[in-house]
Amino acid sequence: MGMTDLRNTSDQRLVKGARARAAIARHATDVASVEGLTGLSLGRLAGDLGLSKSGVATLFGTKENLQLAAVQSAREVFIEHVVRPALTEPAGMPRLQALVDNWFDYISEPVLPGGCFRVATAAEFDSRVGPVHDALRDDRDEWFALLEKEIAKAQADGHLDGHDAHALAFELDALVATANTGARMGDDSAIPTARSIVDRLLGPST
Amino acid sequence: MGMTDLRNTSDQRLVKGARARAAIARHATDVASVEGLTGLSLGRLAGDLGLSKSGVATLFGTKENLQLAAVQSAREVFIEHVVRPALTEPAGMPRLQALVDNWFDYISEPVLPGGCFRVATAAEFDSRVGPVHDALRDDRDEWFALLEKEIAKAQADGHLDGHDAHALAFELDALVATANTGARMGDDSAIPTARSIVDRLLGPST
DNA sequence: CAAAAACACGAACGGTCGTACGTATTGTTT
DNA sequence: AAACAATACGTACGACCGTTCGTGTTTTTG
Repeated sequence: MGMTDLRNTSDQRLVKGARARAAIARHATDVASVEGLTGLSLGRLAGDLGLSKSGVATLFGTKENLQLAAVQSAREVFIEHVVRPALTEPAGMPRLQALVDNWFDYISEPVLPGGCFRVATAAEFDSRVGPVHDALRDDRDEWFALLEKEIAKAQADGHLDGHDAHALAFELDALVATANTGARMGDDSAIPTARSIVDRLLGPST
Repeated sequence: MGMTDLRNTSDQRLVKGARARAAIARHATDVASVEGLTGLSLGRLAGDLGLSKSGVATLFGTKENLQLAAVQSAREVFIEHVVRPALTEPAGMPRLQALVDNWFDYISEPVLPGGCFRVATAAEFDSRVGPVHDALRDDRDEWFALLEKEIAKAQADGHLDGHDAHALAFELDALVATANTGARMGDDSAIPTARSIVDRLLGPST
């Protein structure tokens, strides 16, 4: 008896708080997609979720930690809606096409009320220094690496002749990001325009 | 005698205040390019310029008016550095090329400490409603209209075959805007990459 | 079951915010 | 010179901010 040989009990010891943290961070992504990461406030989040301000403060310690948690939560939302569904497609051209399709869906019928979290927050923090800037930069790098990897695979299969993988990834990101902002600014042609350019880029190559 | 037939004396009666307003608004664009239009504060601006908070408040009345003044000031800065120097070139392809060149210079060695004001603030206010959103949308529309006009003229002169003017304007804006954010996020390849794509788009057509 | 850690809260702190008011001071017009 | 509007300031207000402290409560650990 007493065979309490569980090693990583630390994971279970935190489940309660971790769940609360995740719920708060998830709502923080919603708010930050509209108001920005700087627009986040502990009192606002606590009020929205029926918690006390000090309770939220205890869970995250500092506002910067809350912002970092929101960035991670937004990363998970993006993976869940854009990346993961595309992993059922074979690597290379089909998966790249699925990534782009899912991404357009993601900004057309926004999961977050403010549209694409990455687009909103990158512009907000691109001129600042500190952990939040760094986390957003890492997130951007990760996304570009994934795009480039699929492009390279597609090229190894004979697609996308004459394209530089890095440049094509940059161009795809630019078009979708600007479509996101344009659409939210009231330009109904932004998403269709970007869509058609992307189709031309990925479509009848050579 | 008494031939005081000046009509618009109201313009001169306000010159003093107008000059102060312009100076404050100009500094507000610097601050907002980094901290965002929401990050502006009357006290911060007053402190930077050696004025009193209430003095600044009297000049603009409300923070929203200050934000609107910053948007207009940023528009003038952009025109001064990107548009006006390009007007010496003949309309059409040469002027379009000059606009793009000046624009790349504008983000490469930023006039405003936070880079391109339009990129930063569009993402910040794209999901909000109100006069500031509308002013930024109008500014975007004006810029797109200018780009499309020059593209159409270039096409009338036989350049840029097979391109849709609206789509090409969108693509140019997307590439430069994303280059601006990417460069500020620490990606040294962002501007050269965008530059080469733009050169390919505008260069050896057909 | 007892000990310990994590959690959640109310209250309060100093600070900054936007705004409003009253009042000199400046600049311009009549 | 007198009248007046615009400008600039000090002060104050209420609201919200992030953070900290002390204290119960809950959950997990030993």
